[in-house]
Amino acid sequence: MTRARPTGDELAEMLAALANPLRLRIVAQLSAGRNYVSQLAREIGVSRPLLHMHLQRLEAAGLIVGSLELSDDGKAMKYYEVADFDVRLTPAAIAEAARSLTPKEND
Amino acid sequence: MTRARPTGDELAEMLAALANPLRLRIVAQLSAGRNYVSQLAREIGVSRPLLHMHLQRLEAAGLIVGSLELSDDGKAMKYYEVADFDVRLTPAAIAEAARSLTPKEND
DNA sequence: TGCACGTGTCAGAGAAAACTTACACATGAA
DNA sequence: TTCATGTGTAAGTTTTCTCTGACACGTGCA
Repeated sequence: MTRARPTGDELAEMLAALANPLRLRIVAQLSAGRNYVSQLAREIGVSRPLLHMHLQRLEAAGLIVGSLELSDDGKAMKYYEVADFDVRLTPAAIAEAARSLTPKEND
Repeated sequence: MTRARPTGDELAEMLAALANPLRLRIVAQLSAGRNYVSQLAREIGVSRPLLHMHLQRLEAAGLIVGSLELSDDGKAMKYYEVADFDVRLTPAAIAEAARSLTPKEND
């Protein structure tokens, strides 16, 4: 990441991914260091399936990155870490990004 | 506006307000110049009640500002313009903002 | 009086998001 | 074998968001 001018659709997806208190907390927690799903769920105080859903949303937006690793005792651990994104939100930046929005989103 | 460090809740509201293609378009359109509701609805191609709803969401987040004015021919016109916000979205900024999030949002 | 233009709001449908509960599988250790 | 740990996912509920289609009010002008 570390992209100055995301596409309109990309920006919309990033904003949608961050527009949730729990997901903000997740990004905050991960920016303190990488972590695996179950442990992260315990630290934040959320059920694992719920966390799993939010992690997917954040990863789809490119805000975090996950990797499956094998621990010493043979367990498959899914580690997540933050991507180093940097987006500036100003009226001008939004006007610029809006030009590359998929028209109408439906038809 | 033009605030470097919004509260966690403020940031969440701003992000939620911008996390919608139509609202991005509205901000983009308004950053080209102030406008009144009916005209804006025509330019963007949206029904007036729908636009009204989105404008309220944007104004509640502090991203746009509305003012009721009387036109020359006596009509009450509601003009909107963009606030000059400037928010930087990075993992560190989110970690910082997340500390001031209302805990749990519910109980 | 009636039309055209502006404002606002309410009720309900439809769709999407958030969340819970329950299930599946795998491994190492007791 | 059973338990504790890790993974994922599917079904169903509740809540929130989005959008439409009325309806209300106001003014100036033909």
